[in-house]
Amino acid sequence: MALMRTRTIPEATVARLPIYLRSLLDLAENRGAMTVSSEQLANLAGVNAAKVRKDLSYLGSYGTRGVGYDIEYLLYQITRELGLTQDWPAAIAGVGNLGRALASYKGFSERGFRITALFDILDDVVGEEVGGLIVKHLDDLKEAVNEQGISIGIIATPPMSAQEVAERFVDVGIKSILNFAPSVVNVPPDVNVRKVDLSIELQILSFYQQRTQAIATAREANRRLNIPRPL
Amino acid sequence: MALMRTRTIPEATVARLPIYLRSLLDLAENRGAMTVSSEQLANLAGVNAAKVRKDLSYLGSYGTRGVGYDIEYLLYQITRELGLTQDWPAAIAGVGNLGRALASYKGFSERGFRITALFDILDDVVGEEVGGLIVKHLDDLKEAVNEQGISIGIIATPPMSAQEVAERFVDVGIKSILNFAPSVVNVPPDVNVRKVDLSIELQILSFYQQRTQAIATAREANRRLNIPRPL
DNA sequence: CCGCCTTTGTGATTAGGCTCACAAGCGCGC
DNA sequence: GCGCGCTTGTGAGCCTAATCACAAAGGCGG
Repeated sequence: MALMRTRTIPEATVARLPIYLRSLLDLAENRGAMTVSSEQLANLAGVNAAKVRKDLSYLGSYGTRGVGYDIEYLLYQITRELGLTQDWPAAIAGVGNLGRALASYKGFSERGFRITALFDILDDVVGEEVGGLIVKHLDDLKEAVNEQGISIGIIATPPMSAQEVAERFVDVGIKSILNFAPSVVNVPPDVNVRKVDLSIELQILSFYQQRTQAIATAREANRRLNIPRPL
Repeated sequence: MALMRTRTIPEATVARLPIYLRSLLDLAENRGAMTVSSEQLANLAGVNAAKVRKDLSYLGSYGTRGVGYDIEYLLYQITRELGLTQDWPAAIAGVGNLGRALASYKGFSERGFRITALFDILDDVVGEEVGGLIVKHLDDLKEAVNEQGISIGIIATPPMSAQEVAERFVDVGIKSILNFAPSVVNVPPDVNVRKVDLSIELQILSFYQQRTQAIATAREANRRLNIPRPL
């Protein structure tokens, strides 16, 4: 460790830091623990201990051998590394079912993300109040972004509109986009898009489920044919 | 290719098949195309062409050199591979903001996933009608699962209840779980859990955004100190 | 203050995916 | 029926991430 000046945290590690953060918060708030071993943290986060240690080592090695990690300090380190010491106002475009749910989703505010503006283009939605905010027309995006310092754009529109919304976000200088629409959006390389596709997850589940069912069916067929199952 | 009897499709490929599926449907329905090259499909799916070809080769090589892939046939193959030729009735546990949005989310039904039952434990929610379904008490899970052949369980509860709901799902024989609660759930190894954590995605965006801002700030600081920027 | 027990930090190894590059194959026009 | 241009299928190499295994380090009891 010592001079871990290679300030490149692997992507896979970055994706796990929020899970550690959540586990640590749980430990600190609900169980009043002071320290945690990589083994414990691994159990809570659903990964293995070696991975936890390696991941944390990228932050610079804050553990004590024979004891574990100081929870408070670790919380501080991860929070800082993830950039959660400052807040990132976010805007949602598309106030349909999903947009509304996201606007009222408590998980965001609990984790320091404030939704500060909602946008749509339909006349019967613009002006409506949702989750304490008045829905604005997408044409007023730039103004709101400048006023509120919005840095994250959330796309919750139908797939057809996703690309256009993404371009509008990019135009007003937003560099981080979370896309819930089931479509691919193209953006310049300096813009970061993450996507959450609800039905893709179900399709992946379907694949694995179908696979295990197919195996069961094959076994059954073998059994009926009186072919002894290989080991 | 030929004897691609190794019926092991890499996980990464499985995760992309739904994206190809979506792109192909778009091509077939909206543009009436008959064939597609790996290059085109790659553009639509936001990946590179070699990856498309390698992925499709795991299905057994259905392309024609010099021409491309027959869209109809490819659709059939992917649909079958993903197990989407049969339908997978799904149940949602937890009818809060998120559960309601998911229950009315059209993306599911459009892709062949029917939500056939909603469950909660709160008296003021049980009995309510949401998205055309009457919310049942979680105690009636087994009955509904047996009657409707439910094979996928969706957790949309607060994090505290997620583990308990997961166990109930497992008890009634559900092998595929989609977890929207921000918490890790432990299940037996033959049960497949996928998780969607909305705020983790934002936290990951925050990491990369903070990183680029930090770089910008450092540049700015250097500029002010009149230190010439390297390169 | 010494030795034992626990737990970290990390080099080495293995596995999995991605990308490249190109030969092989196919259709089409002449 | 032949050659040319296009596109696939895939081996090879590379890179990232996961896992393993163990020496190093700290704390604590006696």
